[in-house]
Amino acid sequence: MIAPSAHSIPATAPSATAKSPGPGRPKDLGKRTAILDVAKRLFPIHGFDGVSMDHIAAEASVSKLTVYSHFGDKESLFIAAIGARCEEQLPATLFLGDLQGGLREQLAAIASAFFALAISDEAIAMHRMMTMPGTGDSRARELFWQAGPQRIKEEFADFLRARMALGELDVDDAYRAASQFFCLLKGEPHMQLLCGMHAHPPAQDEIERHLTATIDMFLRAYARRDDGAASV
Amino acid sequence: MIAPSAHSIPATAPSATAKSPGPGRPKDLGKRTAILDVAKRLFPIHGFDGVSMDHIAAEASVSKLTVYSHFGDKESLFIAAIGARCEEQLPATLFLGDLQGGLREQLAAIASAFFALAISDEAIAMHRMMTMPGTGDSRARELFWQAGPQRIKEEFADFLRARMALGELDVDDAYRAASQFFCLLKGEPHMQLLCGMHAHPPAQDEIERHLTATIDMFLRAYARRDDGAASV
DNA sequence: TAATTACCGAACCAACTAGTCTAGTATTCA
DNA sequence: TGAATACTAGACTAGTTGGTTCGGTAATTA
Repeated sequence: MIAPSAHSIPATAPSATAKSPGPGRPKDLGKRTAILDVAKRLFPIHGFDGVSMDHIAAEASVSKLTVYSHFGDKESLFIAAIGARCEEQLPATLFLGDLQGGLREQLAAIASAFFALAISDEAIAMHRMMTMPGTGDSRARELFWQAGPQRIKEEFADFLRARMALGELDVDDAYRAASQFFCLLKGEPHMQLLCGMHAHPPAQDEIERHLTATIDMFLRAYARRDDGAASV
Repeated sequence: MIAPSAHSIPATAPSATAKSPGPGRPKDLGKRTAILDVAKRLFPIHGFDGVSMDHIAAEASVSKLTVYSHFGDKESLFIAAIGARCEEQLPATLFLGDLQGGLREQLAAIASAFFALAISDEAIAMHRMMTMPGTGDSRARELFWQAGPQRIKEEFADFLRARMALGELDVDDAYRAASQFFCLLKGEPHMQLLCGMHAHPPAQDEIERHLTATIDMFLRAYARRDDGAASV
């Protein structure tokens, strides 16, 4: 709604002439996307207070008044940037493919994909900004929550239900189990990155151990036990 | 080192005359603690950039120059405030008592105590500040991490090892299991509070369900299975 | 052509920031 | 008493912020 799918518009189109809205010169949509791109890039890194409108204008090679002309005030620009970023970041996480393959292998694939996303610089920056108080109102937060964690959990809960129907899992509340899974998955490494404990992401073998341990615990708790396998 | 255990000093002592350090008028330690108290209260809420030295001085009913006289510059005051706050917040979390009582009951008691601490306003504020980038150097962060999460996990890992020795648990890596336990425990409610999704803490019965579900999962994964009980 | 609107650079505003300095006053030790 | 220090209020520097306003120019439609 807010972000007009900016990426489908050639960024430097001089004047696309939206739809002849009136007599005057039309707004240059290329400039609008340029501004939004800068905002999407800078806000997650430096936070709401860490980015000035002058800086955005300069970075977008645009007059400050143009920024205000397109986006009213700073808060509106912030909301628009967050919304756009959420929308374009999330599609990368549609990791649920078919139900082929063993349960453990598929869990491992999902875990690996999600963890890589969760510890990416972008996600860490986004998380930091979302948990920061005082950045405007709560619209951006709810937007993020709905488009982000909420959506992923529900998709994964659907996956769990499908596996339950196959008799592979023994879960009471699929949504809660999904929540637990992702919570375990982020775990201590995510928290440490969030706190900036070490600038570089953890070593690859530590990541492997973490993912394996997570899936182990999840399956120990929820894998159907009658099968005898459990494959601990 | 930084925080001179401010609480052992009567807060409003007009002039305790530290130890006759010289000819001149001694520093008023009451003012120092007043400043530090304000800093401890405001920094976690508003962050490093969100609190001005003028504001601290005014709130402490003290001249700004006095603030600079006691704490050099803003960053030093920040570090001192964080250090003091960590020290006074942590002792409240020494929840590990004896090994009497059933495993499940003791886990429930620990879970309840930790969760209450984790969702307290202070802890949320502290967490927010720790994950905020650009707040001076990383000394405050490491201070917090060592005195906080690290310490709790190691104490709980010791508890798990004791229970393993009693044959009640089947855990490979006690520290990792401890990390998983607290991670599950914070879970979605903590994350939602962190994001400011709802101003008020979740309802009591939802908390109960969350705690129960967490312990259920933990025990399903790690309780010794041979007992037949498992008490799902 | 004329009206209308979008842009630009730059000045401008009021408010805030960290930190310094100047007075003058109060408190302490020698 | 005299020297030294702590404290006060307030001015000050030098800078940044979000946001507005002012001329002048460019693009578009009627």
